[in-house]
Amino acid sequence: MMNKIRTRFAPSPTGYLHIGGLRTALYAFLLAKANNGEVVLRIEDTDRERYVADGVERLMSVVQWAGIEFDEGPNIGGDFGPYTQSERLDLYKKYALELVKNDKAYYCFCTKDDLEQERVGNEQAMYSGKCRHLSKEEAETRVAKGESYVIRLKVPKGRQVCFEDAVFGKICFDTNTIDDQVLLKSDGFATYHLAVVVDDHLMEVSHVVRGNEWIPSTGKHVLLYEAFGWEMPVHVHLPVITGDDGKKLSKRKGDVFVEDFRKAGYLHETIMNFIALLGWNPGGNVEIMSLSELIGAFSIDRIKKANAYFDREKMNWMNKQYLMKLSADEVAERLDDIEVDDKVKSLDNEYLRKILEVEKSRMLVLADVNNIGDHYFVDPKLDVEKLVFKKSTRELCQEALQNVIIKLEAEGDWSSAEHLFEVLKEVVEANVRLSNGDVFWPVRYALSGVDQSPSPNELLWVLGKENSLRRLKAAEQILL
RNA sequence: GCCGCCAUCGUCUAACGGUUAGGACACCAGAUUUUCAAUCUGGUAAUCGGAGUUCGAUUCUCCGUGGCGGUACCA
Repeated sequence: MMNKIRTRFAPSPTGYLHIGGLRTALYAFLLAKANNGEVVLRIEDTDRERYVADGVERLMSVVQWAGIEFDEGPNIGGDFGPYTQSERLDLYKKYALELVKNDKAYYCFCTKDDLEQERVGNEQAMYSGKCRHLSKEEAETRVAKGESYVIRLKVPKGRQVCFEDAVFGKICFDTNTIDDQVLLKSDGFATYHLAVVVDDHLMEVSHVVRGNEWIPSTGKHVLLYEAFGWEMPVHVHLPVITGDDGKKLSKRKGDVFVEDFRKAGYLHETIMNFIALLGWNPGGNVEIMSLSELIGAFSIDRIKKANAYFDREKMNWMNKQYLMKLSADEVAERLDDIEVDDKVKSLDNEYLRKILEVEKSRMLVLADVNNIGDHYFVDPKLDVEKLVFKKSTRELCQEALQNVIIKLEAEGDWSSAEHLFEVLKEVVEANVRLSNGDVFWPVRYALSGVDQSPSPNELLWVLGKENSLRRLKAAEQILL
């Protein structure tokens, strides 16, 4: 049998988590969990210039909100730590020196300025390899003297490096097109290339799941695995999620960071379900899938190769599906994820719960709670023209309202919108002159004062007997 | 420039040599109906172009085109 599957999510804490990053995390998680494996969280903070102080905390909280659980990582623990690369510097240095010793890598004393000079007139020029030919004695003397250096990989010339990608198949590169990669920077930090190879090996990662922008770098990584004499993990490169211009998701439109979606009121179920289906599908026609259903269905061979546009319209639809499935209480709880207006916050809990009950099927995102009509807060201003149903008359309208008021004053059961529907229906049936429209329309308008709103029986239920009757009587008044 | 990857409705995608090229979002029309939402029914809409291989190509090969990515002491 196969060894245990171990995947990892290895983000750089350089800011908020990108929606593409979350999908990478999701696939790594799904691949592991679909196979009884483990997922490791590893923080790749080797770029000190882009380091963001609370990046790690923010990242972990949003990933946790989304529902991904890691088996190992910083703050979680595990047998393969530390899980933060800045705490593994000695390790990288040790392995880099091992490569130097075995003639697989070399010290380079070229400064950034030197390299810039080399590139003058040819932006894409590769490193000249000047220091590659320095004698070991000279290099070591200069290191001993304290000269600043980096360690570069001695890329073998004139051959092919290949690997078998689990999604893209066999991919090869000519080593002549690969630069002598810097492995250890002059500040003592490893570059991504060294750190990722060392860590994935030491942490016994079986499957490297990452975006396909890493494919060109994988040739370098193959060379490193060879130089160390290590077995290479399976590589699973993922198609990229792009914006509607075909390029990266646009920050301007606010559709980049997971936090933004959360604040806009997209449910975590929606986000996970939606991004899972961007580049992968379960094969059938089922689209609404919970996290555990995704785990049950996930397989690498159904990951597709082409990049996917991020279609907000479809995500809106999906969010609505999930929103409608939630109870009013559940929707109320989810309101913690967004910024709720003071006006709404001031509402009584029971009252808000009722509003959510009737409004949730009309909401696209949680933030729509801030757009509920004024009629939930104050009695509406009514327009006589609108009060009368368009297929009705003023006289019938008046008659309908009178009948409704009499009926409702006597009604004791206001416990459900369904029952109140029956009550209104009885008013219609008790009077041959009245149609549904003659009754339902003016009641709804009298209660809401707007062209579009939930049904009259729903509004009655939400507003309650006292408020409803006051509004109905006010409507009756303006007809006189 | 060089290297690599990709290519089915507007979008997400199914079809792993033989289908009237299927589903979903969006859109349009109808039904329901007291408005909106929801729901139901129907409709418009796609294999980038050109060669080959094959009895037969969305599917395999090559060329072209287009898109994307890489080419850093960033990840």
